[in-house]
Amino acid sequence: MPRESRNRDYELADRIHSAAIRILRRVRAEDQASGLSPPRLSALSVLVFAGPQTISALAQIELVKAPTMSRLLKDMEYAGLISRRQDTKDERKVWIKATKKGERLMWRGRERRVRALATALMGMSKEDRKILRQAAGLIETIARLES
Amino acid sequence: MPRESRNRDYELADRIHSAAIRILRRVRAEDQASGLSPPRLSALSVLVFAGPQTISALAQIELVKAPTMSRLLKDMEYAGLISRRQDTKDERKVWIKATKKGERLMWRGRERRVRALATALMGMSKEDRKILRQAAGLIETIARLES
DNA sequence: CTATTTACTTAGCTTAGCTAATGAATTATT
DNA sequence: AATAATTCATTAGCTAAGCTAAGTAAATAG
Repeated sequence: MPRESRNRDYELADRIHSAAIRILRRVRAEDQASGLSPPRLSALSVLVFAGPQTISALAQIELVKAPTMSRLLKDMEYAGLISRRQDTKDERKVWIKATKKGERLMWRGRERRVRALATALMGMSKEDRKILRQAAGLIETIARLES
Repeated sequence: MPRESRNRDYELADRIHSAAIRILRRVRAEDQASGLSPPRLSALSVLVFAGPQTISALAQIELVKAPTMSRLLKDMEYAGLISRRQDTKDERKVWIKATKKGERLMWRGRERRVRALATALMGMSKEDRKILRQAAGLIETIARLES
């Protein structure tokens, strides 16, 4: 790949990186109210949409280490958002499931969390939204790639 | 706005939110080495590209509160990345400037930090990159909107 | 049957966000 | 001119979320 294009890729990567930082800072303001931080919302969403997961599987999906997920789930269990059940065959494994309360909170938090973004989106043209939709899809792909 | 479109906006906002979470988790892995965390890199970039700033101005640009920026800068000063100078007219104000070392580290960190992303981008089509470039621009706009 | 691997947890550290409160300087009001 | 209000930066103290290293218990391999 020619040097020029490579530089443009670094610049683009940097802009995407900055955009990600800004979005999360923007959304954080909405967080205080709901008691559902971005990592919690994200984990809950996986549990709701993809069904129960073991802890290490969930950690992998969420791109964090097992101890990080373990503690997150401990707090979420205490808050009544998730429940755990040991695997009957392999007693090391623990299956995590969103509770009804967790599911409800996920839906509400989801909306509250992204309201500011959604409001901004409403002022956008159809074309711009299409671009963002496509970009989100591309990023979902990128984020999953191996190091 | 019709109910349907509103729902799609929430869904899009949610996907953008998730994408942002994933990008930062992805990039975090590269951080250990360089000693420049995302907030530090981001602040340094502003100082390099937009020139010296007062602390509160920088906090505003970075979408964090003043004490958060204050501490960040204290650490960065200790690390020799920035220097401070009081305003001669208004002695409450402190102007922050990137040092040579800070500037150098910014460039290196910038590259190291986004290398994983940039590598992923290299595998993408011209069209996909265009979409991401446009999306980054749109997000820069969104993130700056008032609450 | 022992050794290794796997799943999860605990302990302890770091960074980065926040609010509340304080000190010092400036600006506004009377 | 004196006082009140505001602004800029910091300190103190809290929380959340990331990490590594080390430990326990269960399962698997040799």
